[in-house]
Amino acid sequence: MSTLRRIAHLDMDAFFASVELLRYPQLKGLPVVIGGGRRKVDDWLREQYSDVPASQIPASAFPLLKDYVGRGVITTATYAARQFGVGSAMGMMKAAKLCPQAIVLPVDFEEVRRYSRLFKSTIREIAPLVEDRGVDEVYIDFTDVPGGQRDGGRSLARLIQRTVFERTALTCSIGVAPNKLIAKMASEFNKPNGITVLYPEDLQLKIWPLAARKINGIGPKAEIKLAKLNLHTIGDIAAQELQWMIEHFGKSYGAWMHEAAWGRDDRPVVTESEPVSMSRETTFEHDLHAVRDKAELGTIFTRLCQQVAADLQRKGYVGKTIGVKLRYDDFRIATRDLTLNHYTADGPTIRKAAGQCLKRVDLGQRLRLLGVRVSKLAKAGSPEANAQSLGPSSKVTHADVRQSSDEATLDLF
DNA sequence: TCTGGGGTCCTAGGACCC
DNA sequence: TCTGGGGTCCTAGGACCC
Repeated sequence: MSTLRRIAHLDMDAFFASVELLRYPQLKGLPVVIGGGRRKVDDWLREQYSDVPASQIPASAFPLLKDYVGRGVITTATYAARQFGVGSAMGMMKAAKLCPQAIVLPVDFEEVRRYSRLFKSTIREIAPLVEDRGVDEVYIDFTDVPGGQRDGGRSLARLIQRTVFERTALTCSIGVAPNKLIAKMASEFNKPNGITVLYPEDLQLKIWPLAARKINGIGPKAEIKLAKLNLHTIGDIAAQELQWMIEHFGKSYGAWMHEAAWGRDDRPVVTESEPVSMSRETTFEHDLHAVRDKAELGTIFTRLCQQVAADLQRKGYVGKTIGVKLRYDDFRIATRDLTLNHYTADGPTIRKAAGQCLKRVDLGQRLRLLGVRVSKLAKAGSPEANAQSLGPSSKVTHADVRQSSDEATLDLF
């Protein structure tokens, strides 16, 4: 029997919320959303009920979405909350209108990471070729795993699903298909706690009727543009000539979309990768102005630099390009960066370079978010990390020209 | 009182080099 | 006179994903 390429996509069901429900089982079946995070809700809960185990705190004591104040979005909603139209990435205020009675909990990152490591190591014991796609998702190459071909991969998927549940008490959904693209869509077919197996011949019947947006890589902008061209489903895209797609979406994206619509994808499952950048950013409780809130901004700015430096050091990386990110009150984003002639993971050095960047950006408008990023990374102690670059030291010339033309540059930092 | 935080990849122009 | 061409790096912005 010939070997077929079998790729699985595994997605933990409502991961952040499910992890919270393990701590607070009394909330099972109730609408719960995870998000916001400014109010340390569960700290407060634990204070109020310090003498009571977490699982004994009455459900009626938990804070509700209708009482939520502040900025932020929903990270995860339980299936009970999704019944009301609440979903991830939705603003908390909008969600409160749809489901005011939902219970709000903040994310417990440590606990989430712990369960993330646990379910991934469980999978790796069964099938070694695993690609990380964030805390709650992985791709798994079933092709050469013993038993990975049986029932198109269904048996192995069942084994993984069952073992993950035994170890974590959490459920997941798995799609198995000829490639990552289709596997990713398949894992959504049967949620929660489902398994879907697809074969190449399922393309027309099961994939083409889906909305174009279901393709991983077609986002809100592309969806709008497709709709204007009267293309709504994946099948609509597949029906177009390749050349026509290229004319409308460019050589690269147009051709890729056409391939994707035909279910073609030969990307391998990548088990290891190096980080490209590390960053820290924060949205303020309320918009800040560079002049009036200078002190507060300065404090936040320094903290972000320290945090990103600490992240680099903890993970053993150094970086060469330092950048800032601003989001204005009107949601416009500006970025500036500067490449040093040496690698660094030093807080003050990062802060100084980021400060240079900040001088080149318009600070006349109120800010909503500030971020600091370090990119062009190298492993600390590696040969490149130790090498000083020759040639002209960091070119600020370009930047200096730019600076003089800015309307309201304020030398604040 | 809409719209988080941490990422990746792509495009595109100018500088600079051979 | 009539203006190469390929390659890399830097910077800024934008789409997209989890």
